[in-house]
Amino acid sequence: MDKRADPTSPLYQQVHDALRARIVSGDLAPGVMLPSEFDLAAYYQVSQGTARKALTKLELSGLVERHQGKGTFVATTTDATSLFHFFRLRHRDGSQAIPQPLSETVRKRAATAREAGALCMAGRAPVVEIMRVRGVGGVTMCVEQSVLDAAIFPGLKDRGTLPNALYPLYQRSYGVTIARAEEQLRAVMVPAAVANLLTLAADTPVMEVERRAIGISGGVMEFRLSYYLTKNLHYAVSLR
Amino acid sequence: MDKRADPTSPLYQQVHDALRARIVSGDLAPGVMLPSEFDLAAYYQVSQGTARKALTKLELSGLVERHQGKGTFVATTTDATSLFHFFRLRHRDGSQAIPQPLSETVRKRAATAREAGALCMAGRAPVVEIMRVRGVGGVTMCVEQSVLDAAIFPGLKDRGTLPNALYPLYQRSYGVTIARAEEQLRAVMVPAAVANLLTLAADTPVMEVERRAIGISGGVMEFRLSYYLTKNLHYAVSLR
DNA sequence: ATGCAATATTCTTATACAAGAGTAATTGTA
DNA sequence: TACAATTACTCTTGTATAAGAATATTGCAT
Repeated sequence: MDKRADPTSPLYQQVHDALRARIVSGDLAPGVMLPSEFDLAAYYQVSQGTARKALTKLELSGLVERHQGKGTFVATTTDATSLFHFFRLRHRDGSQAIPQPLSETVRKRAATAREAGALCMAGRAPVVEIMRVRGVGGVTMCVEQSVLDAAIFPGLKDRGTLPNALYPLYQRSYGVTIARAEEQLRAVMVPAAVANLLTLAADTPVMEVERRAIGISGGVMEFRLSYYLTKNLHYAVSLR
Repeated sequence: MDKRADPTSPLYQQVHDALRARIVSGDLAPGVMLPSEFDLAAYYQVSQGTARKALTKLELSGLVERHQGKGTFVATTTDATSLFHFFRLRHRDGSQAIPQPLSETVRKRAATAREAGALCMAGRAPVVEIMRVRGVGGVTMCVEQSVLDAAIFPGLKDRGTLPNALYPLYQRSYGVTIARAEEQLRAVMVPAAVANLLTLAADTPVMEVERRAIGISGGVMEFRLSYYLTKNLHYAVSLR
């Protein structure tokens, strides 16, 4: 295998692509330190500045973290960053609301047509479903159903209680790094099943959130359907 | 006035800050071409590469656009970018839904306490209120109430019919460039007044969106309250 | 244990050259 | 002479490299 592909593009782009491929493939695992700028330069036969420019681009896309005097490291999905990026629920005063899981059931079943489509799986292939009820200060606030390809997450249903933030678990235990997510929001009347779990009146409006979590290689790794009670909380969005 | 402030920070940062200040102040208006990298380098007594790094940082923050061979230009708020960035409504298939204004009323009145707080104005100071009903394909889909500080937007209420995208108008006619916006989303039962305008049943759930549009200097320039009917549309969010 | 020097890392700045875009001059042709 | 095509030039940003500064860690002597 060649060190660099596509000799027509700029050198820094070639180095960037090569490093990105190593990170996406798992060859460079989250948390490990990359070779220094000079080592990379020597290996790829470019100057330190060019290797540096490739690293800067990786940093901008969030794939690596750099610390002067220490080194460059493959970014890790920590609980803190995961909650900050993917948990958009806020209190009235704008502070972050972190609903704790109140109950949880994990089971394995066949995928529905919709789930199979979203996850790019064969129809009726096995999936793992994580159903959770979460609450803030003991008051139930949301129901959350996460669906995963069972082939990618083996043994997930026998792990016992799962952590509050799932994405760090995906990364540590299954090598799946979630890079970003796309959500679709709708205001709907609470479905009967959800109303039961949250003990709500049948005519309560709730926010339906359909999330597709996308890995660094670009595939949809998780399909999540959530219902939030936005009586005392709201969903915060930053546009820019 | 000095060319550069804070001599402790890196040179490129000083140049960046100086240029940013000129853009924020309106000295460099949207659309105008900046001096070339070499001219900036000569003026600020740095190398071309350093001036270039400052421009790169401005580009990353979206304040300028660069074109090889042509020059660097202060970013303009076009209808296209405005709609793309600040209009998150999508059809079922994911394509962008662009609701057209169906009716519009503009009036001047005293600010409510909440509006005055959001816009950092004195209580009961005059504001301009733009109330619109919008629809997709003739079907009413949302009600939108934008509130502005009348002192910053003089004569706005006598301009006749306003364009679909308001932010390019703010920029062109009032020198107010919207850099970003913060939104708060809630699922609520449709308020009576809104139900009337949209001809909805009283027990329809709708999405309430409270937006604060923030200018490049950091102040809240517009306070907007919208209600969306998310029966056939949804609000799309990208997390990363 | 503490302070200090050595070392390894990223960060900053500068310089040289390449490439894209527009413009004016030049040239060829009718 | 009029006009169009081409050429050459100049201005712009983009790419690559090198050298020194700033920062963090480590090991060693005290």
